[in-house]
Amino acid sequence: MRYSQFMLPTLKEDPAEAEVISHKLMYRAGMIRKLAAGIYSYLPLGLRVIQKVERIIREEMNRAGAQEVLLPCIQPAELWMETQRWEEYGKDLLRMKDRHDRDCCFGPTHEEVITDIARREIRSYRQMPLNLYQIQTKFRDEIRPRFGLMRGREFIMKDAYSFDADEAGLEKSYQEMYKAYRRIFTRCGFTFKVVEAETGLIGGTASHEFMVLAQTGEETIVSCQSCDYAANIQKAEAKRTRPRAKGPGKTPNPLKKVETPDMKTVADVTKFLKVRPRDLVKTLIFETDQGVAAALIRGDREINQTKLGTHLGCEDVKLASDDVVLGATGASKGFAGPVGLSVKIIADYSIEPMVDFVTGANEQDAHYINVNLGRDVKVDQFADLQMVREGDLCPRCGKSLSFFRGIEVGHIFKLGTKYSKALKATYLDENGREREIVMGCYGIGVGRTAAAAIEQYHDEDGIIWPMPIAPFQAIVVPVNNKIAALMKTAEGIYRLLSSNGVEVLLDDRDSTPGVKFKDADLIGIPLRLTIGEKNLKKGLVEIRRRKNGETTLIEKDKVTETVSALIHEEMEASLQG
RNA sequence: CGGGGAGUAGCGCAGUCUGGUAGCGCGCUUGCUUCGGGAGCAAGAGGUCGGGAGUUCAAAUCUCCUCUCCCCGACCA
Repeated sequence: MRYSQFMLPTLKEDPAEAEVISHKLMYRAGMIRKLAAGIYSYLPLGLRVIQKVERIIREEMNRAGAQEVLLPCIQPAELWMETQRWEEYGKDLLRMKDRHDRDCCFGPTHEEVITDIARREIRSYRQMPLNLYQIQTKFRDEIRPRFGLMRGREFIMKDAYSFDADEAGLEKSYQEMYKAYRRIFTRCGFTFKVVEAETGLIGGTASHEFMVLAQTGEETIVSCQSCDYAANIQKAEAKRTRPRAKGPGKTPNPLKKVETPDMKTVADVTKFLKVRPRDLVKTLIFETDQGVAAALIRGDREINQTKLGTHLGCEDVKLASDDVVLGATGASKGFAGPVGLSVKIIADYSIEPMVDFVTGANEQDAHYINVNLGRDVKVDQFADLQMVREGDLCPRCGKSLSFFRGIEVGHIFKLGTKYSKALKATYLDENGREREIVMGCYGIGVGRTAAAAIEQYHDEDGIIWPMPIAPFQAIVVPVNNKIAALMKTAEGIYRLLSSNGVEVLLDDRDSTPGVKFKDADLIGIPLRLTIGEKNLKKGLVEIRRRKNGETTLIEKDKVTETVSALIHEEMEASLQG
């Protein structure tokens, strides 16, 4: 490709709208342009990267035995009503009507459609395992799209769905995808972690996320320092402190109400009463789609709302408004407590061992001290509700947990029979019995993967593409277009490399070398061949590696083999992870 | 949907408080000179000041309404 004919509108300055590095650099490198909030066009350079990522995905999916399909983006409401998701999905689901006033939506994911295919086509256990995937545009009407391709409303996703006769089959398919995903992200050149995750709206029984490590990541990853436990913060557990057996020889003191004028926060109350935050039990009132509930947790800890929601089996869990708190407890926020409370009470395991603790008294400006479980408080259920903190102990091995930031580029789920049950996708087993198909689903954000690569690989001059997903492998830069010999050599090298299968860009623009160098750095081409007058007189050409700035001079007629060797080397290097 | 900020030339911004000729840098066009890290000089092109209504002799500037975008919070590739 010749630069002069390639649409590559680079920018010197960061666009005002961009906040994170990948968004800024994608814009500046002429890869994307915005049409509306969270909706982007891919310009030629951006599309090349997308296609590189897609190619790796296709190769690995095919290798794993999956077959590519392409499903419709517009889907009828009826199908979504069958799975209840027409109601459940909420506003992220972009709905519309066609000319006959029929309800439709733009697919945010394709479980319904693929399961519809499965229920029509799969009749026998002999037809499984089956894994179908597609690479397609999705639309999710996010409340707050941001960070360019990192969280768009319209985005390209690879989604795959596995169909098996039983759990054992699903386990196998899941493992196969797990391995394929590892290969995909390894081949893209990422440093990443696989973490246990929540299943969210997709539903199902187990799930893992593939996280590219980057400071700007939106996700917090909890990872054990010594074993391989890793989980999303929302899912992460810590080793539990067991309740002390039959009390530690301390007899509980009598319950007592104390005045705490205007002491609304844990900090206020504990300071006032001269106790530690961990000696207090926080009572948080939540509104859920199954009514109001109270959650108890130690004063120095935070509730993980996702865990609470999962435990309660609710889609929607939010901290109650002032009115609701007043209605449930009889006092304003800050004075809620479990003693005599009539709503459902769920307690985090952290309070199990506590004796003589402090709580709100459900009365304005008053707290109880010497509160004790059993005697004063009736807990409906104990559960793990806490947000894990850095330094907590690993639930598996008991060593310390650390935190990382990550970008979620892939997510795999064991769906089980959630969709096959709802949509009646069944088959006959070897005994002629009708059974539900066991499903898994597996997603990769393609655009986000490209963005994540930039977050992970860039410097102050621009993008540093890992070779496997670079839009071009090499760029040829003649330093001065007016010197015929330089241009001729550059042209010759360009043709030679092209005909040898190297993806090469020839910067044939009539601009100063500084401009060409800056742009080459910005768009992040791994190898730069500089054709300068002085070197050329000695029959030499300069090769510069974007990733480390290393430059070497090589004989003009050894360009092809050197470039090929370097490309090979960098491709191999990315496979090492 | 709350809370904060912004819409002025392709991009980045000033001008708005205190109404009166629409400006700067980059980019773009032409010419000459330059050419190994975003060149110099000269001459140009380019704007319904997001949109609508109002106040006024006069509105980018004041008032009201609206649209859009960005940032901070609720699980999502």
